[in-house]
Amino acid sequence: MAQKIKLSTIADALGVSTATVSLALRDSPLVADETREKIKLEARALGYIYNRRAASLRTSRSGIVGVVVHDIMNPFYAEILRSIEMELDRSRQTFILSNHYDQLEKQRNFIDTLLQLGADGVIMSPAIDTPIEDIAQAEENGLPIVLIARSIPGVKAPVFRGDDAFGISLATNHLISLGHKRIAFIGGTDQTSTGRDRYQGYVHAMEKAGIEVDPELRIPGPRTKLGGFEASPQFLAMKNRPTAAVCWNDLVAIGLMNGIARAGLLAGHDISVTGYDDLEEAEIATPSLTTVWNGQREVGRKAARALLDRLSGTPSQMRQELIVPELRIRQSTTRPMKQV
Amino acid sequence: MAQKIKLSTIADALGVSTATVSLALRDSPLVADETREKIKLEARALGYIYNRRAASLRTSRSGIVGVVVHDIMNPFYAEILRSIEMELDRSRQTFILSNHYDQLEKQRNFIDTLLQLGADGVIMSPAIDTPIEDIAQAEENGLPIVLIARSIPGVKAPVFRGDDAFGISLATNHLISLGHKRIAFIGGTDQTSTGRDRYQGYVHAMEKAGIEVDPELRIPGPRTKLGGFEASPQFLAMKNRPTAAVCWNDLVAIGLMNGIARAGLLAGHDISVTGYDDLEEAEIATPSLTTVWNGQREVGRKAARALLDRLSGTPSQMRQELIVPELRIRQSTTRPMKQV
DNA sequence: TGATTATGTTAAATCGAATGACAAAATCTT
DNA sequence: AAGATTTTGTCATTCGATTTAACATAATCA
Repeated sequence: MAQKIKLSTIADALGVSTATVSLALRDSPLVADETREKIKLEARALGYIYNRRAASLRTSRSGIVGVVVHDIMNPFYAEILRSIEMELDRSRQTFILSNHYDQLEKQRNFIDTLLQLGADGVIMSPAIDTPIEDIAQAEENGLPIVLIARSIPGVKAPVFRGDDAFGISLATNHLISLGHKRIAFIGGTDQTSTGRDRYQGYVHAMEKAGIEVDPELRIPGPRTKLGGFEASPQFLAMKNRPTAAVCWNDLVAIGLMNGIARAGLLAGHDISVTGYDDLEEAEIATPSLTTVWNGQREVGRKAARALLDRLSGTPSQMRQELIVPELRIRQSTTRPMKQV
Repeated sequence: MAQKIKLSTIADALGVSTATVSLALRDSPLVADETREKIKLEARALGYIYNRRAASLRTSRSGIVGVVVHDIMNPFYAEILRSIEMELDRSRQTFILSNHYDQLEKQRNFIDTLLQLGADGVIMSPAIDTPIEDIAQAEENGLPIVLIARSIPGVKAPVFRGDDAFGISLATNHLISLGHKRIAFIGGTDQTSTGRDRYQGYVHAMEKAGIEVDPELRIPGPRTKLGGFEASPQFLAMKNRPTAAVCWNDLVAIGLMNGIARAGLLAGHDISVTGYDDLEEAEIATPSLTTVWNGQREVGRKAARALLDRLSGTPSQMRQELIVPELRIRQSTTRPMKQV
């Protein structure tokens, strides 16, 4: 490996000072055009590599942004990540990614790493039971936080997410208006704000329509395809089997539909199914999935913007924002079969 | 925000030197046990945060590893990433992730960023047409590289990937042994080593069985569900329609099966379909997908190990490694229908 | 001509931790 | 008890870039 090229290497080669080189490379108006050009040329010729660690030690800006989500393998988060990436790219920030798999321990480790690296900020979807102090403490140590997808009661950080209660009520009402009365709620947990909101949305919609909510109709579980798939036997075996299912998300819905198909029944005909998120896959699924668009792109984009604004000192007025979900009706929902 | 706590803050508080504090916190045997304990306690009490930038400026080890793949939203890469993550976690390295979407430009930018940050190494699945010089140059600048999934002809860096030609021949032979003769090859491109290997594997298997290879049976395309889905009309409209399809990967296969279902036909009955990768989803799909296990987990794990070994100076003998794929027979492949 | 302003450049002081070279104190030899 | 050895701890410098006050020099003005 060639010896390290640094500012002083360039400075010596040209007989100027490192100060001039530093200023020139960063396009400071303090340097004469001619000098600047000469320096830039020489830098390129020598194969100079800017040392961010050294710079950030001095400036205390690292150009690093952390992103933490539950699981990047989940397409819902993956879509959010992509839009965050696009936004950050534009501003020359690098991002460091981590999953927390809902383990507080992992999340704390990651935040600690970010602090050590002097990260400029974090975008995170907090793990279950994240205490509000964790957020406050990070902020105190100079790490601004923006939350996505999930909120924490009483938190002061900006939050960007979909209006889950409203979104689920859209799906539930749609099924009710088709004539369904026995509607199951499949997948998910009560431990996140998202979870509580979604179940509440379902309960409210049912109650408003004068339909009694039967707690047995709720099958909690993992928010994955496998989760939906594995819930299907229990679902199909219910006494007085439901004619429809509101699923936690598209993954669960697709898993459930696959399970239904395995049993020789047809989703969208024998049983109506709704998803949530409107992943790219919802349209391709067979039958195509009725679902609720949840604005993942928006969430990612806005969260990234909010953070960048904050970093650049622009006081962002966007503190909290609920993205308004929209129903996407496709083939997985139809009127209930005659009998029953 | 409280004022910064640094080594000297602790040192002053206890009346020792920063050198002692530095050594104590890193468990150096040069410090007396009693002193060490006192220092650690004080550090915790003050809420000291280790400044990695400062340290790495001095030590030129950053604890950062870069990971570049085509697209983290692709479950194939996501599974690799997860195993890399597990491995790196263990060694307290932080990883920075980036997609290159097969754009050389993006890839170069990312490598540049890693150099600036003083990353310790990179694990990458190179973008299409990555010149061998790009790899060499990074290495010259002190950035060790380990390749995964794709290789580059003549490259000197370690490479970990599946034996694609062999894997596809497993799938193809399986279909041939079931009695299929007209077998299409759906999805993918010729521009990667993976692409060439996979198509070659198919061609060889066909030729070996004495079946003529009809170039029309190849439908290249995106390696996604949507790609498979959108290839289905063309596939179904072929004159003398094939009775089976070897798909580039599971995503394409599942997309194709969905397309087939839309047309009122049944994969695994009317048309046999094979995938590649054996994603978690392959088992859940309806019909469950016959596919080829490609050792994603292995690839990620071994690549991470190889890099870590290299970083720690352990001379790793693992330079190149082809993981041997295995056929997983499920319900999407059956004997061809009588007629035709 | 001397005073004032504009324009370029630089010396020197950081940022926070790591470390090789030393020094002082404590313990051991013989 | 003098010298050798070990234990424990400190000093001073280094890593590479940023930044600001200070300093030349040239240009403009009265």
